[in-house]
Amino acid sequence: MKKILVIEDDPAVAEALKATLAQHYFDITLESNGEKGFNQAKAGNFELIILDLTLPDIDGIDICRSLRKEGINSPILMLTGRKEEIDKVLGLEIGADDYVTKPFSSNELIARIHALLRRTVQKKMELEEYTFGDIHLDFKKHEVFKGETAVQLSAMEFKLLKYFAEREGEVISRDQLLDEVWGYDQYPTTRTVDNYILLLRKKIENDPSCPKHILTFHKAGYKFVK
Amino acid sequence: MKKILVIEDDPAVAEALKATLAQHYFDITLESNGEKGFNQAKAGNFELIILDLTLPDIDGIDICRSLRKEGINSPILMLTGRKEEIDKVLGLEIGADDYVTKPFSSNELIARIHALLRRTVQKKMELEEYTFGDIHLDFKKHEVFKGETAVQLSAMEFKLLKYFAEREGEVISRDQLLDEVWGYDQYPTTRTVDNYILLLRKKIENDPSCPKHILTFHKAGYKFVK
DNA sequence: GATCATCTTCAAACATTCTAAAAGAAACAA
DNA sequence: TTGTTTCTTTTAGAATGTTTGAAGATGATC
Repeated sequence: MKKILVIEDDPAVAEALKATLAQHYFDITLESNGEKGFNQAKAGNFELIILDLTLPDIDGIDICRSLRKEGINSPILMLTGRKEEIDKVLGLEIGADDYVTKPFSSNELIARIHALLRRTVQKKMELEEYTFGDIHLDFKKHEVFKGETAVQLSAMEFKLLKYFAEREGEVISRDQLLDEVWGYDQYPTTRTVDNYILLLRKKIENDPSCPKHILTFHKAGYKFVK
Repeated sequence: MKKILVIEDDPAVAEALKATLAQHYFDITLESNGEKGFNQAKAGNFELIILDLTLPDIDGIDICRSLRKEGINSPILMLTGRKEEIDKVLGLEIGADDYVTKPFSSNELIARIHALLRRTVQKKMELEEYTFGDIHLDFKKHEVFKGETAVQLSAMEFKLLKYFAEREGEVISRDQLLDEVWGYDQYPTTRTVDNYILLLRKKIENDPSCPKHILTFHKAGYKFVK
């Protein structure tokens, strides 16, 4: 269970956050003021910190900055009250990783939390290159080679292939692909996924009708193997 | 078939919703007032609740809050009449997961429903690997090995074996298997379970006619042992 | 030995996935 | 703006794979 620290002074919002997060199986610690929150963040080993921008004692921005100075690099999600405040959070070098503007739906919040957790997990092993069979991927240059010849992939195709490459051997469901490759605010159908698989196979497999790398698992999803 | 509860007083909207949802193979229950709706939501085990903000008797917001207090954590999609109302719905304090503003296209509605369902499915933590006898299961990779050789299991076989593995030593009745592995609203003949037991035994037992792992308990069910 | 429960087999019914083609969006240039 | 191109999504029929339920055989229990 992932540990999340919530620093929020408004009791109503705090309770709602707690309920929503608990519902999604997170382990939540709640602090109602900046000082306590800051100390908790330093002491406890949290995988994510949710930080209100406006707190009674210390400014959320200052807490954020200080935490980074202390070497705490857990992802920080900022809660901002007004849209005008976003600029402060973004533009400046505060060290926050993402923000949500109140009011927000819990769907959005949860999606962003998952996205942040995902991002920071794979930060360590962010690939630059990847080779399998006679295919070579260069993630930085956005280039794909099959043997000596360059293969043109659209942005989506590339993203999808990268996602697979990072999860070699795992069976990945269409729903998971829609959520994580397309994103929580995009709503294509699962058939769309099939079609991209088709495109990738045509471009990458020697015999697209008998794929060796992108395998179908009936009723489960797809698996990428080297 | 996913069970959805719709709480909506306007008959025209309600019927339209029912038609749209039915078209997309959802199992719909309709309630036209807040009280009935609330009770249904508590009693029935719905995978999603669509809730109109403005109802004749109780406010949709109150219903939403009360449901969360009761520990009902099915995702809730709010229907709001005016854009100004959105702020009330969001802010999270209420516990709604997403909202749609009337009038809405059926495409958008369906898309949001799917997104909500998608996200709330993959919540529970699950076993990743399991070994017994000369069998090794990898749930992430959907792989089964008997000694050195890979065994092919269909999605259903896999699900069933996983269910057994998670309940090692327990005698599990056919009814329980039908309920939990096959799902609440599917009622295949009890022979179906037998069939799957048979398939699994063939694939994982050394001598399928004299099983060592999946044992029959006459008139009671089956027990899985390591 | 009679009765009921489970095992086994198999083909029809059903569901999912594949594929190609067309419609819809978005990006770009004239 | 308008037209052109490229990318993305939807649609629908064909192909493929899985699940189901019937029916007879086998085994367990009283």
